[in-house]
Amino acid sequence: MQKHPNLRMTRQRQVILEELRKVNTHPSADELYEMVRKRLPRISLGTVYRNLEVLSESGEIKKLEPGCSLKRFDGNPSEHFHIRCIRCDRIADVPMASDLEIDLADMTPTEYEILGHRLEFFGLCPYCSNNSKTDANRS
Amino acid sequence: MQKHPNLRMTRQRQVILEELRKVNTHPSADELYEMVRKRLPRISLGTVYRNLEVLSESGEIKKLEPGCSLKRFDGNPSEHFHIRCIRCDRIADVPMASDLEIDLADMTPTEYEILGHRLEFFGLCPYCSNNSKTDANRS
DNA sequence: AAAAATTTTGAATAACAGTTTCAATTTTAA
DNA sequence: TTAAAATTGAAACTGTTATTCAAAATTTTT
Repeated sequence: MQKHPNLRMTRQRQVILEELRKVNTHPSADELYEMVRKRLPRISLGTVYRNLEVLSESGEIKKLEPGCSLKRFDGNPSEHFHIRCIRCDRIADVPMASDLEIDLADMTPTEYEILGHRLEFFGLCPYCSNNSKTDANRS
Repeated sequence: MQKHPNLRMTRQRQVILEELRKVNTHPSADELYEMVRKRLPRISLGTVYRNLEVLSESGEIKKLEPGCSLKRFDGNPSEHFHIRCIRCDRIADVPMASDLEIDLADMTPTEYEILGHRLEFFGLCPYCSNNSKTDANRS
């Protein structure tokens, strides 16, 4: 069942994975570091970065690279889209009709060998959307 | 004709814009800095960054924020897609049938207020595609 | 056109996310 | 149980981008 049998599961790696899977908030490495620290106070930020890299390479988790802002991580590696709030950078899953896969790649005349695409939605999260109605002047 | 009438066009800003419009290689700030330096040897990198920001905010140019790697800039601000080489990070325009706009945003049930989407293709540029056939072992 | 107010510049420095190094420790294999 | 390999914590380091500030340039007001 394990895709990458040579992936050692150290305590640190295990806790990072567990904590990430607990939430659906797509935390950044730093946020995850704070979460993990409650269980492993002596863990270092470098270890978190390293393991997030390893875990996403092995397909256990997904590394999100949203336009502009810092990387975030998703414990759910199955194919789905995301939407990012342009105000607060929060990221949410977009529950999308599964048969709605885009098949644009076929019809794009380019010299490149197309391997895939990335589609990211952006907009306003409920919180920022509400606030923007009253909060006209933002910095 | 000018979208933002209070945008001053200083010599530096003008040259940055001209050099960017000369090419279709989507240079990074640093690459553009080198290009501009040939005409304005005393310009500073900070000025380049500042002006790329100003120009993209005013809509004169487009700031590309490809997954992961560093920002790049496009002198053509009109709507079109890009493809990025996963090997060398080169970015090219994707000439796409204009009527092929995706209208996924309608059908995504989310609490977010969707304002737009970003679609980026990735693959191998012709150069890297050729090389990968012989060059099996890469670092 | 001169003076005052505003913006932009160059140069240097800071901020920041992310990576790398390395000796010490832990885990796996022999 | 010993040897080999991978991982860790701590710290230093990278590279990109942002910021600071006095000086210079530009615009506006007189």
